[in-house]
Amino acid sequence: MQPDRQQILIERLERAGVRPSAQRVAIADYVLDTEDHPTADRVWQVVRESFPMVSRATIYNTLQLFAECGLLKSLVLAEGSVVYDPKVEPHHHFVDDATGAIQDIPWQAIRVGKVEDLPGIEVRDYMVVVRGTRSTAKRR
Amino acid sequence: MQPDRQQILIERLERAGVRPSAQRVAIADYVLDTEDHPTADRVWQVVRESFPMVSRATIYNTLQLFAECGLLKSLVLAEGSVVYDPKVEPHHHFVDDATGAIQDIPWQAIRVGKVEDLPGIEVRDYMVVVRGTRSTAKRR
DNA sequence: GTTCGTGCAAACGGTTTGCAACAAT
DNA sequence: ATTGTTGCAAACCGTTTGCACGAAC
Repeated sequence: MQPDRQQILIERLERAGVRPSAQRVAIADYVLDTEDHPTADRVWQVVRESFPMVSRATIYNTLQLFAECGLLKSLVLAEGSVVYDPKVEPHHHFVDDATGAIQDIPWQAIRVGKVEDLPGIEVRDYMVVVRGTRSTAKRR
Repeated sequence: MQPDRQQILIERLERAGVRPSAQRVAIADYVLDTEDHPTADRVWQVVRESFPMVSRATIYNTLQLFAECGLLKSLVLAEGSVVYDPKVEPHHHFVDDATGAIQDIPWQAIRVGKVEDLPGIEVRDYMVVVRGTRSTAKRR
């Protein structure tokens, strides 16, 4: 990791109120800048390449911490595991039935109406979850 | 359970291609006619009241079977457990942040546009997932 | 008598927790 | 000194699986 990138990550963590330990910076280096929607275990695998000493517990603690601080959102889109998404602005998700891969869908790509009007509900957040397969035909 | 209700359930299972064992009928009695969105364990608790002998394995097997036959849909809306929904037509869901309770939102209550137009995606299914709290104010 | 369904208990996999060592302030 | 962070291992919990018994055709 270049020193300037490291510095940027450290500042980002500090701005979020997180003390920038070496482990946290290493985790941030991967997870705050990916479109993979990784599971905790995937984060562990990747971070271990550059930081072989991290324990699973630290990964779990850190991801939870990042989520609480708004650096990440945790998503439950499939059975058996939570995935993390560094894109914290509202957006939708596509889940590939065949592979389980998760892909962001831009907020503007789907018009959703009337959600705020639901009676008896104080809406905090909403998203469209689309399931299907990548079409072999008109792949761009 | 009244005999006529039992007969209706048996026919419903047979129509779906499921052999109507006593256990399956007891499970169907609860899970095909609830708005609870129960977990497997909740189903076990409820079914045991009328059928104390059922094993957890049978519950899991049966719920999976029902889902495969289209009698149920399985949903993953929160971490750590799958819930089952006998309403198999398209609809949306609201998840209460405070209690975890899940509530159906009618399909027509939210207009969703353009989902079928997503490039490179063969859409099988989609839903809006709304998260928030039940508003104390205008509860009807 | 072969297939299907059930119950039990053990296994499994993702996640959490308790605790002791250590680092930062 | 106090507080926060890490690593390890064990615990936890929802779910799955292997297997033997029993029921249904």
